[in-house]
Amino acid sequence: MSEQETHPAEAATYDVAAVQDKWLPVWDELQPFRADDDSPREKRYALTMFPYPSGDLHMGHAEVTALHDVIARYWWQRGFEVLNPMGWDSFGLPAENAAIRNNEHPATYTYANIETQYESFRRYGISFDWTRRLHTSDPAYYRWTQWLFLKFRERGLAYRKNSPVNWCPNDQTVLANEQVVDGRCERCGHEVTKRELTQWYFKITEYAQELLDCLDDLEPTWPARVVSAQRNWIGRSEGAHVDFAVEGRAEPITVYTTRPDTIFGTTFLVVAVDSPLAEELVTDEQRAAFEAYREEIRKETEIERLSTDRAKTGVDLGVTATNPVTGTQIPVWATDYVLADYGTGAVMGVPGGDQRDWEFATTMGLEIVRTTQTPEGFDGEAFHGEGPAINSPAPGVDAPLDINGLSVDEAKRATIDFLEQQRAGEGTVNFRLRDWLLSRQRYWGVPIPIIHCEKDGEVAVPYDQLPLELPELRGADLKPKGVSPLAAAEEWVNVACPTCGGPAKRDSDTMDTFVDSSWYFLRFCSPDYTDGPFDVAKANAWMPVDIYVGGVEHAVLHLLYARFFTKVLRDMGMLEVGEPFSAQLNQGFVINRGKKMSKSLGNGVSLGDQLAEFGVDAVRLTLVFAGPPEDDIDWADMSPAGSLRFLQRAWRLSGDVTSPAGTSPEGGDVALRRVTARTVHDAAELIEAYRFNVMVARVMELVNATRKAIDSGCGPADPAVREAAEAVAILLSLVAPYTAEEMWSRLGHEPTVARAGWPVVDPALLVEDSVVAVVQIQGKVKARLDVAPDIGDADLERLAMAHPDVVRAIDGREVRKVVVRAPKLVNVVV
RNA sequence: GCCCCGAUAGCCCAACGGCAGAGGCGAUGGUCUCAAACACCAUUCAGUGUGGGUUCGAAUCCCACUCGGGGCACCA
Repeated sequence: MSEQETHPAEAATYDVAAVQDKWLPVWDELQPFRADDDSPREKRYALTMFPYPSGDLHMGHAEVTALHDVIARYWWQRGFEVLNPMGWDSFGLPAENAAIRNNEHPATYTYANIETQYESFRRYGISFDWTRRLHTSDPAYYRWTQWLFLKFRERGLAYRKNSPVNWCPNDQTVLANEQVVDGRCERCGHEVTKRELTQWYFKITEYAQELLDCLDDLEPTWPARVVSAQRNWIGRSEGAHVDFAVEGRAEPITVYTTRPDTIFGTTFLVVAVDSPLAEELVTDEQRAAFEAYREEIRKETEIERLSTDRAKTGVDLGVTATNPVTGTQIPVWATDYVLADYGTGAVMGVPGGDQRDWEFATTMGLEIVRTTQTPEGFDGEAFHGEGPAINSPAPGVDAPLDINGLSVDEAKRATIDFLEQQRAGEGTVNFRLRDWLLSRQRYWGVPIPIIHCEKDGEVAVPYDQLPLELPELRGADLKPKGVSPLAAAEEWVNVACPTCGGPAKRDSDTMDTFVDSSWYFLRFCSPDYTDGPFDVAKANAWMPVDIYVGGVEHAVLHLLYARFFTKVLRDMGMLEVGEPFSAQLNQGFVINRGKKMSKSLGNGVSLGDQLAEFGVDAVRLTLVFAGPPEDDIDWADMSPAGSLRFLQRAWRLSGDVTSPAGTSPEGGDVALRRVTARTVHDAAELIEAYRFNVMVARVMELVNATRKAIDSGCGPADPAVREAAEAVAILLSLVAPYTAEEMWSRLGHEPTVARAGWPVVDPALLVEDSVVAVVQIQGKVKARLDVAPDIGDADLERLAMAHPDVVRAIDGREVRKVVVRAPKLVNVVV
């Protein structure tokens, strides 16, 4: 009964709430996860995507941080100095909309939610270094966002241009291409329209090639779907610019094509109807028809325009152009199936090689010439596959270039060579990626630090006047009116020009919030630094982020922008690395009953309720154990009650150990010691492969083995039992910190188990003294042998062939082959 | 249409090309209880989406297909 005397107050059931209340203040005191910049230990940077402060934390936050924390805590246990910071992406529309609704300032909503989320994170026990907390809406932070904007502008990487842009009529602001999904606003789902506006852009296209090339290096450590999404988004294509001369016009029409080899089949040119080129080319006779057509197209929404099965439409512009290879005159049309802002906004119409051109030619009654030999039995329309060139030129036609019979690749090269020789074109590379539109016509964001002066034009706000703070606006002042609320803040917007002192106006737009999150991981390295956005030495010491955990919804947006910022900062000499995130892990979604949680489906699961019912550890364990991190978790299939049951079983071990703390495991039960050693060893490998669910399963096994040893094996006093229980506590500290701490304490140790260090295993215990070899006949198992792990092939074969069950199975048949894989297997082929 | 990922027991998931089962959930039986819940103990169930191929041997490698998830898409 000595156990009961030792722990008189402890009943047989584990009191989750009491354990949580007991350890949280202790950890607050100890601050075990404060990252020391000057630590001699090897550094690791673990980052999880910082949240937007909308309400309290939900299941998604719980999942991503639980997964992330396994890695961060593992690194601490392995002896690294770990930077694991957290902050808030706290500018953005929801706060602004809430402020309009409640007639208050967006900061009220924002900072109230941040406090709520902070408190929840704290209780949730994630190993964040709270001393580095930051908010992108703090002037101390956005001062440097503005500083970076000005530096980018100095390098020609931030500029203003007038261009048709995506406009969300609901949010009353422009959107970046990345924020338009299937013609709808990514945020609110409203149909997006086009508007002609002068807006600020970041010149991300200047880095398109490098952003693409570096993906090769990231491929092994980044999720495949993110790499592929970025490749698709950047959309590199190789082709040629080809010039088509137009009579009476100095400049030719330059088209972009990926199939210069089909030039002999070019029977017309098509120009984007909404391009300045179309406007300029149209003849007076055709102008009325052209303008009517253009008006019709303008009324259409993006959704209608993007529909792929719509009929081809267009208007003849009335001009002809000269095919630079054949010299033939071909008509020039305007259409909406050519995009104004891709390539040159003009395309050579090759109906024989392109299905869209085929449809257009058929509709408009234009000529069709095939220039690639179609395969036997081909009954399609346009053909864009492999085949020898034909009609290039057509039989009997004399042309300065002849590519007949060449393969597509050869023909492309020959055509480009010819065009370059004739100065009528050149080989070129094109990208789908466009410059990043960063202006937003809303209030709750970083003010663009530019002053517009009639005399001096765009003038930067002087660096010593940063931060340029937002004026105090609230409630109805923030109502979207199509221009930024800042434009109406007279006292704020009217200002003296820094150059001439005359009357001028501030730029009244704010920055896309993705600008804020494009460099926050750098700020975390020195969050209180006041001489620049970050301390260069510290950033270089911590960067790159060793693991970045977050949602795959940011595959192209945030991750592409952050990569761009990192490359620019490297080129500015402020960073050594060119890629911010060396490895990445995307968690799946937490769903319920097969569907995404939503109010309308009524299938939401409240994180708060789950925590109240099962406790922090059981919820975290459930999320980590559910399956591979990147898979979706259907909460309906999960059993937090089962997780809690397991935690109790683990906890009970710590009360059963009777040997004193500090007992050497030497001489303890070898069988149990082997299980412990194997579990600790495998757990490390599993964590490094992000296979946390399997790691948890292995800890469960260890708990089961220890239980058996106590109840019906070596007994509670055996040193191996203590060794096993301590290993369980340390391994569990990555997933269930409260339970682990309580176990550690009951095992006679001081807090905190989180910094106890990874259990040391004796390598000798990892080597089994005997293994089971399987003997197969025709691949079917017929016998098992206990053999030494270092047995040779010859010895194993001899043992196997002598086994009575094997002799019986062979049954006197001729042995044709014996495959031996010592020490595991013998396969006899008869 | 193009590209990427996946499919193993009633369910969630394991399995260096070598015994299909580590772990959990559920179910069933038992112990405990006046009874139940909890807890504990035990038992149960698939031949790996389909069809081929490679191999002594395939859940695993290759090909085709089906289904599911995701990305890109009138990008010339």
